[in-house]
Amino acid sequence: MGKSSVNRRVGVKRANAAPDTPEEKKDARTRLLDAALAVIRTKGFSATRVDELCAAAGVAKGGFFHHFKSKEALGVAAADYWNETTSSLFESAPYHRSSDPLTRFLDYLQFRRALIAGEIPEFTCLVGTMTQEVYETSPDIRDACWRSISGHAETLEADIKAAMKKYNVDGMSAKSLALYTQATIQGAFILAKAKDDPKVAIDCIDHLIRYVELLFGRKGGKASRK
Amino acid sequence: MGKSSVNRRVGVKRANAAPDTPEEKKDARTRLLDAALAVIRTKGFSATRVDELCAAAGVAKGGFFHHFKSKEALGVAAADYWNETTSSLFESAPYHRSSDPLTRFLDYLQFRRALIAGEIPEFTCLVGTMTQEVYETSPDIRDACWRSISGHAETLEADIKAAMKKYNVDGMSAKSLALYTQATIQGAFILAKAKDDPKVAIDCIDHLIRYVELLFGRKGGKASRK
DNA sequence: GATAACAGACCGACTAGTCGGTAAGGGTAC
DNA sequence: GTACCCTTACCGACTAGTCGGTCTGTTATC
Repeated sequence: MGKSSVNRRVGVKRANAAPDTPEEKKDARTRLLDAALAVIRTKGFSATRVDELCAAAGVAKGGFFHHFKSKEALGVAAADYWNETTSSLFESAPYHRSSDPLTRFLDYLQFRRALIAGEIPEFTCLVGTMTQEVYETSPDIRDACWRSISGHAETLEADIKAAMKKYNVDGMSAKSLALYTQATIQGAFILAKAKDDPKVAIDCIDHLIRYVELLFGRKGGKASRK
Repeated sequence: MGKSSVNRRVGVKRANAAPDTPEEKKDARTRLLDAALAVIRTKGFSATRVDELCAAAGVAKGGFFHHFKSKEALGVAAADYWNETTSSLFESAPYHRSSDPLTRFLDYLQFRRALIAGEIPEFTCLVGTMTQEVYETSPDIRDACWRSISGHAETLEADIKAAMKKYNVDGMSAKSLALYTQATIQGAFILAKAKDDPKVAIDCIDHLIRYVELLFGRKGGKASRK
């Protein structure tokens, strides 16, 4: 099945010469990376086959190894690509609007909560998944994953620091709280995967939100969140 | 290397006839499961090779498939075995001593905190790692992982429920808080792996402890934990 | 005509799983 | 008590198929 009809797009417009063409067809490298995000998030890095990515991207084996010198190099590139993709998503998200830093931070958490929808591979985290598999076997991928996680956490630090100052909260660092939010979100994804139910992840985000509210005294001492 | 000297334990005592013999040499199945815990925690399920487990356990290929009908079946058995192992660890742990349920719960969290020591594969969670890889490809393993996680969370529910009653905390379920602790711990492991530093995981547990303290009003409103 | 961007046949190492065999107990009939 | 047999545990060579990676084209663009 599907052997002769796969690559009948012979006259594909050289996309890189005119990247502004609004055609849906991106270049092979990008298509491979898009495929990598989808497949790796679904079945992990080790179980992802190069041939599978080629098929999904409509690229032949030679094309893959033209752009990536090895599967591991693709892993690094995928983590970086994920970093770019998510960065622009969060940059353009609406949670930066409020003038109050704590509200911005809480709105971020609400935004993360709202992202948990649809199928599990669609909202879970690529770099969290890859980290678990390769942290001992591929330092390059591991470091790329950490860059993505810690880099994202750093985008929260300014607001957290400002909120801590404004509401007189101390006893911890803004960086540590930012990382804690990421840990909790990653853990929430694991539970959702294990239970096969996104709801349990949402419950976790609600606890996280409650923690921040209690920490900054926005809600009364003895929780009462609905 | 190591081909002729592997199985020179010819006169191995029939272990199942007299399981009380204090010999260090367990039966092949147990040795395979022990090997599975170590190897899978280090490099994940997909990247773990059957031959590798056989070598680590000092068992031949045939022995492996005598005890497990497939690699996937081993995955299920490993999750169950992990469940048994950790259950007895936590049952015999000292955090059940206090007469106050909240103290017992907080002592549990301190116990989890104290477990984070040594090399990363030694304190991270098997079922959390496996879940990420196989949640879509192997429902059997995924379910076994969920049994382990949720089963462990359930051991906390009674104390949490009692503490909620005693300290008049509501607005959430004991079950959901128990699961939240597990999510956070799992997420803490991911950060530790990504950063290659257990310290970041300990910081996360400290936040979790602070959350519980705030929730139950054990510490003043505006955190001040050192 | 040089180069980048692929195509796709091919290779060799690897890998899950098979299969026929061996040996050690345990039951039991005598 | 021993001869017989069945079951369970385990061995290890073998296989059929898989997978990352290579190599030799081919085509379009500058």
